[in-house]
Amino acid sequence: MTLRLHDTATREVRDFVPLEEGKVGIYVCGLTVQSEPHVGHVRSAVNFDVLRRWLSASGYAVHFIRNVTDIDDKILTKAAEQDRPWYNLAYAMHAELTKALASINVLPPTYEPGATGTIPEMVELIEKLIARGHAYVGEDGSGDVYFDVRSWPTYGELTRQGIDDMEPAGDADPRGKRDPRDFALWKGWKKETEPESAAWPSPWGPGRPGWHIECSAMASKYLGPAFDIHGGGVDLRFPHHENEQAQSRAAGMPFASYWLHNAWITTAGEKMSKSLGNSLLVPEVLKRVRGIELRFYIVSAHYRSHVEFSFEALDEAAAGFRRIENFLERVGYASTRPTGIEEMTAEFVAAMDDDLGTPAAMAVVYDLVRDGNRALASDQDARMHARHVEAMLDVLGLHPHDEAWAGAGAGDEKLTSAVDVLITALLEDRATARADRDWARADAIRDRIKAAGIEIEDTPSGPKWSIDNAG
RNA sequence: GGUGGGUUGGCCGAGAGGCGAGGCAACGGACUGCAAAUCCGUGUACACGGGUUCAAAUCCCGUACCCACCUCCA
Repeated sequence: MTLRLHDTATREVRDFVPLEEGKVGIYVCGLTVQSEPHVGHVRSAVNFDVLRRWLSASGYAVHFIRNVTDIDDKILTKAAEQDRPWYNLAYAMHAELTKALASINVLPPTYEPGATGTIPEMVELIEKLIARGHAYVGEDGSGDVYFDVRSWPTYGELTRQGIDDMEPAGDADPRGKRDPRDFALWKGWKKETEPESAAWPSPWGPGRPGWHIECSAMASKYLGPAFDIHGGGVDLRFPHHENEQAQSRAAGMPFASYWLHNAWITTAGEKMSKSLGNSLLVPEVLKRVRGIELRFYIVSAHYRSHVEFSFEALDEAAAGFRRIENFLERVGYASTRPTGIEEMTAEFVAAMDDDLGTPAAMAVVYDLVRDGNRALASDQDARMHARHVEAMLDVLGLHPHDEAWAGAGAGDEKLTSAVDVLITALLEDRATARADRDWARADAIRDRIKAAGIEIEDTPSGPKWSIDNAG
């Protein structure tokens, strides 16, 4: 069984064949660091993190590049509104992003280049495009450089659109463009409105890069002129990815072999209002559920399916995930964490190989949990079930004992051991009451503990307590 | 106008010609002092109208509604 992936360029699921055996190069468009990341932003990161982990588990050496756009119109506008330097805003938001991704166990990429660190490569690429007759300097003296879409016969091929069918941008600044669909490779510095710190020297005068050129430059710098997979959100297909491909190929690079796009996550059928928008910021959501539960919610849906975000669905997912955790708690975790495809069931591997079928893969996990629980109920050994479950959760970035979750939420060890002492004392009182068959007193103790947000579970080996996450 | 996607049980969410993915919730049962956890059981779901087929949620034609992108966007 080989991995099959849905390629946007061909609109079909096809066998994944790497350019070089045993190795995979992936480039994912990260975020423009202009505001705090919300749930929608991190979905993309989680989806591609799963891809990356699955490729690693399948035996590939993965080179994973995810960029950040740290200079653009929006950053300049927002920074000006907040009366702070643009680079300070970008830097601070980049830190927020890193924190948010770490809180849901997204592995750091091999490298995370920023646009501002790749400007010489972009200038070089633009010069090549001008030399080849695919780009021109704006004739209005603005210092802008544009890509000439009419000069590239296959422009529009990624999204199957003809140039003449495209709606000309109504609000685009036409400064010196030959065709309204031409896009900026380089934006000349606007002295009156833009800070000098946002301009870099170039053969066309001071300025800053256009949005699309950065990814072409960064991808080829770190992955080479041809690489395996390019990913991003659906909204990036056009214009961003179309433009990236056009300019890269026009400069003589084959560029990406496969294009993967994750679907949107929206909020309860409404436009994101300010209050709802704020409540969807990652730290806000993590006040309600744990990071591992948020990640589970994202992973449970297929990456190409549109998800309608709701707190109800999030709570349901969290409740479902706790069932899996409970099973592992009951069996007891393996002393060393089981990893590797050989520890997973064939059904799980087949589901993942089929365009990362995480919903089907989760169904396999649930089936194993039920079988394991059943074995436990009849005093049979369920450790093998648990091994499979652990390995499968691990590759999805959902292993409860992953270091990534340590220190998050209720994980403070000193606090936990302090609570343990107190609860244990109360449980001893309850045990005494139960031995005396004083049910009223026993239940009163349990109710008091429950009121503090702690769930008591009587097991053959005595009562166990856990934080009631559903509360 | 162009391009792409969607509509599945109370809810979430897979599947893509033939045996009801899975989860959450609900109800009944087992276990329990009572619970919790767990297990067992309970559902005649595929927007609408036609068609193809021995067989359609799945393919074809049409209709309705929804969403995304068309130079700010994960």
